[in-house]
Amino acid sequence: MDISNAELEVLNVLWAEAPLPANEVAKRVQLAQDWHEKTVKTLLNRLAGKGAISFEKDGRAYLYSPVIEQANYQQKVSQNFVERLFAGRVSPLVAGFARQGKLSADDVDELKGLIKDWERQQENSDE
Amino acid sequence: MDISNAELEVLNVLWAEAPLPANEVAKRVQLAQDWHEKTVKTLLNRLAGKGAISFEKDGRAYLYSPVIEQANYQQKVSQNFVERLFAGRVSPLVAGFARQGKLSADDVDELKGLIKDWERQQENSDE
DNA sequence: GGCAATTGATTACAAGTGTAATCCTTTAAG
DNA sequence: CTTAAAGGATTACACTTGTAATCAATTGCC
Repeated sequence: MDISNAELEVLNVLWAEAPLPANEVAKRVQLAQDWHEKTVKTLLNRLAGKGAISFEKDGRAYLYSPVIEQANYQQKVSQNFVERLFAGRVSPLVAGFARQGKLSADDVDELKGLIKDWERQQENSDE
Repeated sequence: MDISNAELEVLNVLWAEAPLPANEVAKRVQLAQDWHEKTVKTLLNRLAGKGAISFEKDGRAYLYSPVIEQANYQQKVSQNFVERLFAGRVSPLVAGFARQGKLSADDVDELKGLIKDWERQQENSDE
């Protein structure tokens, strides 16, 4: 059930756009990674074997699509990650980003919004 | 240079307390993982081989200590993680935690503090 | 219609990982 | 002393991963 780093690179492409034939996936992957087309096909195969993506015939070729949802997957994996590295608390992770100047204005806006929502929710469960 | 999941479990123990002899490390690891002592020793060995921890003789046994710093390691790995899963932006990760109700009051406080600092810093670079 | 190019399927192969077991040496107990 | 326990070193072994190459079937081109 685990998706490896290399596989994730391929899955990211399909989350951005699907369905796609193998050669198109390869092209998009190759914008970021210097991988042989054969390598990309192997990864597509492994992802299919893991049930992470599916394919339908389109003439001779296949069209690939993600099966698992991006938000779901991100959710599960990042919770696991934060568990293992930060004992489950997300704010120290964010603190690291802040310290390194890796917070954009957009990030900060979004965080403010999240906090506002969170506080509203607290109030409500109070009453 | 990569530290595997199992190895990290061991390293986490040493980050919490060091130096420790192998059997103490094993005991602490075993609070969370049902691993044989031999397994823990293998992992200590591999970590030492990778230069992530060091040991000094204490009589017949060794005392293990971390070499790499926790904050540093967390930093590097989480940046990489966020890069791969969230295209480098940390706020969507936090949003996931919020949606799942995984934000504690402490987390929110800390986030507020981080934002305040960030904004102060923006002002300053403005003037 | 035969040959090259394309595409999926199968095979490859070393390094890393999880999970120990075995071996060898030292030491503590009886 | 002898023997067992304890500890580190070495070995094990199947599975995953990165990174393709080869094989086999199909098809478009000359």
